[in-house]
Amino acid sequence: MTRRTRGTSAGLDRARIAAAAVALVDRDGLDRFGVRRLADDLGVDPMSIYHHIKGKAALLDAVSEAVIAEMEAGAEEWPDDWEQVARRTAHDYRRMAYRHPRVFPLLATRPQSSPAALAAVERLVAAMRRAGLPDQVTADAPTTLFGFLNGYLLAVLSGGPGGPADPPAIDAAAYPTMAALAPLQSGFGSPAEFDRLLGTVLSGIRHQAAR
Amino acid sequence: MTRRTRGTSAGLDRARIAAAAVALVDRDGLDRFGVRRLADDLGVDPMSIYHHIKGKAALLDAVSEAVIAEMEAGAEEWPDDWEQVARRTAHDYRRMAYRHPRVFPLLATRPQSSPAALAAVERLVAAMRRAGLPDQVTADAPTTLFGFLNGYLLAVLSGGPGGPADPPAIDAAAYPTMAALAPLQSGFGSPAEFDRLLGTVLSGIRHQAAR
DNA sequence: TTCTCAAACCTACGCCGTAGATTTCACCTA
DNA sequence: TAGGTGAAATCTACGGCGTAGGTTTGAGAA
Repeated sequence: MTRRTRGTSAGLDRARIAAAAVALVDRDGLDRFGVRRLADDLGVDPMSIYHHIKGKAALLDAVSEAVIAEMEAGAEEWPDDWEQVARRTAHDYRRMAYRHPRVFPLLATRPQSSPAALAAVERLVAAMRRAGLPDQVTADAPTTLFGFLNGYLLAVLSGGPGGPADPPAIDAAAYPTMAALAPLQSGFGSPAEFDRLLGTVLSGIRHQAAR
Repeated sequence: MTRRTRGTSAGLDRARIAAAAVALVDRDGLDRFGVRRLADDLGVDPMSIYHHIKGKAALLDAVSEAVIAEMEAGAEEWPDDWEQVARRTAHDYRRMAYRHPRVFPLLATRPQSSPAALAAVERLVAAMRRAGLPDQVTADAPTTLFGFLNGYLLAVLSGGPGGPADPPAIDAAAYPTMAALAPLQSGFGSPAEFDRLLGTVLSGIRHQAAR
């Protein structure tokens, strides 16, 4: 792609830049992400990007916002039952994380305040309140749930883009119990494991509500 | 500090370098961390560091390892009850995270395989097995617990070194339930909140075991 | 037609990580 | 004691980075 001459439009805007940035991080990872590489992908001078987005940090904000917004595209019908809302939100979040494993650390590290993120939380707490759960339990639930989701998905995705890294062999002499349990860890990163652990967290919330 | 002439010892070794690196990240943050700045702190040529540690990535590995190792310093007496083991491990982990808030993202992002980390997990699963919990629940517990701890602490510490950022005002029209619950979020990052959420996760594990 | 201004480009600066060559000195062996 | 050896540290250099500041261009308003 050849450069435009000065003054002619390159058709840049925030959305197009963000989409290209997501694609670049997906392809090369966060370490290799940079303004110059992004400009290359866009067929544009690096400094042109600065007319739409203030700097590298704002660029990364745009990336995480774009990726969160993907979650919102889907059915608009949500169940009444808060546990179903939580499960579906969690699964949507997981799918998004697997679609963009190299973007995900960005989400887990920065506080999320985009409309899509806030809408998901509002949906969950509204359903919990409708169900008559205690206010403190309801207020804590998103922090607990997304805390778990972020930490767990970070661990599962840290092995690379394809899926989780298989854990290294365990020294059976030093860590006998871990070694004995190793066969049960075989599904690390699997949907079944995710469902199991999610169920554990949700049952914790359910039982706090019942006390 | 003046440079040594070539060949004279600067007293560098892996431990001294790691300690200086931890101090540098604590002071300036991960973004500002670099080999050249670290060398400045040590009063040493940047390339001298490479004789002891292979590169920047290995340097960051050494940082996270050093910080995890801090946790191990403490009483060697551990209770039998698995929930007490889990609570104490979690609180030790939290204290470490608050001591090094700018290092913490490193721990949550990379898989941990240092002896100190493995020892903590072995302690927990051994206690659970002794208590006769089902093997699958025991095998899942560290993943669930550290998933939550990593994600939650990441969120709480992302506001900066001192403590959590107070959340921005909520648009009451768009997110009425969140706005109504906002007063209950006031303790974000507090020990009381941590205890509450930790209790939720542990009760989830307890109830999975009872099924 | 002339003016204005946003969009894009160009140049340059000071950083960064690190490969490769070089210097120096402590210690071992004869 | 003389000479050899290897580890520790330094020096030099390269390509890449983020971005500040200045310049060019052309589209549309006046």
